[in-house]
Amino acid sequence: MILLRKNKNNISYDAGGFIDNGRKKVYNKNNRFFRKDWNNVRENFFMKEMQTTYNPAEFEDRIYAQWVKKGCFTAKIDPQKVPFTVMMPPPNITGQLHMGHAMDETMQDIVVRFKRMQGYSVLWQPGTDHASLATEHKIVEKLREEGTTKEELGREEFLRRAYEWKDRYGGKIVGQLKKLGSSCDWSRIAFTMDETCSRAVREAFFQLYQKGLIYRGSRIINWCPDCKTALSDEEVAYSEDAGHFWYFNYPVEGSEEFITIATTRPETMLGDTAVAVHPGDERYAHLVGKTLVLPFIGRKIPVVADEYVDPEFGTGAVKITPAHDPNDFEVGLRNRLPMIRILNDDGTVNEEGGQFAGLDRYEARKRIVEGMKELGLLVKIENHVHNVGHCHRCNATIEPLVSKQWFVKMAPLAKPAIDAVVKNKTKFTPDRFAKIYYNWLENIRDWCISRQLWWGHRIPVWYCDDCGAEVCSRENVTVCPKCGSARVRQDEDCLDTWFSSALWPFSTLGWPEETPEYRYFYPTDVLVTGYDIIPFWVMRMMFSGIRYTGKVPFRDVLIHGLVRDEQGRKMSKSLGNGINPLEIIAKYGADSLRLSLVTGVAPGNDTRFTETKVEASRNFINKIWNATRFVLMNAKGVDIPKTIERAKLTPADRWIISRLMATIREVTLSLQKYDLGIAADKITSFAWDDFCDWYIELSKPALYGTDPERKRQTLAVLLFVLTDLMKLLHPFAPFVTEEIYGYLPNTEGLIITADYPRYDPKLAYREEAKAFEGVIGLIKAVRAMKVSVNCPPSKKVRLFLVTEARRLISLNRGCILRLAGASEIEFVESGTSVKEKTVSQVTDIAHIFVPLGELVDLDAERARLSKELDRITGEIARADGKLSNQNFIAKAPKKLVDDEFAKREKYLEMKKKIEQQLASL
RNA sequence: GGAAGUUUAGCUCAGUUGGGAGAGCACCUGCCUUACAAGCAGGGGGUCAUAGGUUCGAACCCUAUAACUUCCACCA
Repeated sequence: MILLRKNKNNISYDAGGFIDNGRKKVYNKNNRFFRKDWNNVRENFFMKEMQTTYNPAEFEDRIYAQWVKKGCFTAKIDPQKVPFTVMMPPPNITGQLHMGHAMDETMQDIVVRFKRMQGYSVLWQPGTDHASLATEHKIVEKLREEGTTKEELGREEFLRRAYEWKDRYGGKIVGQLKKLGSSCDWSRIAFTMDETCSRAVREAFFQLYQKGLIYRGSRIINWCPDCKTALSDEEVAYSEDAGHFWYFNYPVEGSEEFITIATTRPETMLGDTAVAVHPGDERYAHLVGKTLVLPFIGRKIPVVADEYVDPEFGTGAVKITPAHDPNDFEVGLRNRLPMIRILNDDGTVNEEGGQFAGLDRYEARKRIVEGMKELGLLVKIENHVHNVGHCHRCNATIEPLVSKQWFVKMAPLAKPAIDAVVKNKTKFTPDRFAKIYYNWLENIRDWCISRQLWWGHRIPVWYCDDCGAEVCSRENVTVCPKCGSARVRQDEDCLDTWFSSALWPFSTLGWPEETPEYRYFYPTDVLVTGYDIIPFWVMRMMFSGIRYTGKVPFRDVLIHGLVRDEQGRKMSKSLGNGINPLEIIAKYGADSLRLSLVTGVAPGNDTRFTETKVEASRNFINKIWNATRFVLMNAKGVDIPKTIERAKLTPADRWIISRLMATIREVTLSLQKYDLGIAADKITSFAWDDFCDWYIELSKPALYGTDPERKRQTLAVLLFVLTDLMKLLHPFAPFVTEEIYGYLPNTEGLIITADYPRYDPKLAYREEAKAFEGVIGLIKAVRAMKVSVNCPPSKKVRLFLVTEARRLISLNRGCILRLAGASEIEFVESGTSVKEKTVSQVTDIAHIFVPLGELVDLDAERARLSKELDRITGEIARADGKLSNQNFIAKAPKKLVDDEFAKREKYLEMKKKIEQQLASL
């Protein structure tokens, strides 16, 4: 015995195939449904029956393999079709995909599958990113564990290791993407360091260099002493750290006077080259131009006046360290101060630090404070919380320092990128993210692109050791073009990883070559990504795309939020709260995971991941699965018409088809607007509420009845609706819909390449559907009445109806009997009293009387009717309130006013009936 | 200091150009109704953060306030 399932109410055991949902049931060998043969495509899989519960593990991998084998994901240049291109944000090869990736990929796959079914020629370009710093950091860490360093290994061996790493993790990521069901074109998989991308990087660098938009210079940059590389502004994360404010006295030369400065980084005093005060500050006016003697070092530094100083803050006197602070750097330039760098690349004090040389920066800080105290120059120490920059890779505290690096001049690139969004050439969804994008680009500073790393695109600049020439070239340089010397060497540094990612939308298509792919698929249609990488990537693709190709790289940017944990915290390694998508897939299936990641999520908003949500999605899919089983079970041996005959449709048929059409229209519109959550919601409620809970039940009288033609027609409708439902659901739940599609009669090929359902106005049946809602209301009313008097659901009751809708009710007699749990329906004239004790209820189309004999508690019935009367009276009051307002009558749309009058009439009528009934009790 | 977001049922969240407040989960009642207990039927539960304003009409638009979140900048 195997424990199958445990829930609140029961525990089920596998009793050798005799068990079904806790009920003992003999397995019926005749109840088998056979999957049609997919033109011999599905080898090893003939004549398989549907299992009683949805079991994704049984088919997901097989179906994915079939898609790949049939080339369903392969992009084709087809002049007859409109291209639709999506560039997958290439995941870093640093590790595995997390829930955020799963959501990102799911959203892309939904859009891509939708468009593919709509007949576009789709390219979804997959790939991975070498993630220069992130990967190098990981490998360096690993080497440290092995007791070695990258320097010991040497550049060549290090790179070999890095490629090994890439193969390993890149492969893992591809596996994960496949498990998720991503329908990207694997034949085109790219890597940001492959040949094509590398050529694009060189071309881009070369072009900017030629135009003077790339330059090399000594500027203040963010230095990570741990990774030993420069970082861009975007790669620094600030956090409020508890620190101190140290007040130091600097002696004035040739006087007993001191000037008191405050600092949060005492060690930087070793590089001080001035003290600045505000020009208007009277306290210090007499000291401006005087000289101070820097303690420990003995350097003579001036007191300068500079507008930068805020006299209100601290002591109003600021120590100026031009080599280690961006603001001081500016002050230094203005006042022509020397720049003295006091830190080595690893964060230790260099030879400029005198007695502190060689010490780590924090040890130096400690010693300096002690030293100042001994010298009697320490005034006081205050607690101070301030923002400290950290390396977003290793979290080490960033040191701003002057260094010779390569920069991209941003102003000329940013302007067109802003304009493109202003002019709507690229649209953000939701549009509020455009503001964030503007905010970044408008305040952007030059982009530091050089990294002191080995893993990445090496800067395509060579230096001649003989003539000193600097040469930027697309091709490797072995001989100096200026002097012919062979003593040329390439710049040691690598490019920021985002320099190559920025080219992704066109480098993957072969740019700078005008390949057919580039011509056909570029510019791309939509970029799907999280708001957290707008500054890193979206904005850089924008200005790069515009610069190099003259076109915006994508028309739409669909921004989503972060996937958080159950408590709303960011999923992170350090918190250990991350959930591996693969584990969820193993437990619930990829479709369940995908659905749970998009339902109830609004564009751009963060979402919490809960397993309960996945479970709910899984339950929904199981529902669909069983609905299919129901249809197939009844379809067995029946020759189902390939098309539905409109003339033969019953009111219930028309109602469900009408609902289907409405759903098709709404879902299509929602998907076009990238409202994936709304689309999923519409599909779910149509499938569950309309199709399963109502139409399947409504179909049973016909299916179990004696009219074979009626049965055939009903099956045709069931199949028609189910097939379209599967198509609507396919982008969201690709695996199970493909699996089910394989079982459905009258379908061909694969659902992935099937046509997306179209709204057909001939099948809208608005009026008929509305009328049928009356029948549904009637059934619901009878059910509710039975419950309210504790009548067992299984007990069949007789219905006496006073109604003007006799024809409608007669047409649906079988359905009403079955669904309402009734034994007969009898029409009575208004005013005739039923001889037995009855309960009654008024609906839109009928006044219902149900004789329930001794079950009727007169007092309870009176109470119930009174309550109902109150409700109706309230409704009338509401309508009266509106209708007595002349402004409403005059200004509201006519339809609304008419509707309100009609409602009032209806409620007045209902009220009359209830009052009569109350009086008769 | 600047910007963006959030505030709706016990919980997590939807709410599509302003026109009678929704879902999932949880809860209550009753059901083994031959597709499905991963289910079915019925039900309870909300001053839509607060205060103003615009409007015939506001969860939705405007203004202010409060709380929370995030991003950017930053005074050494």
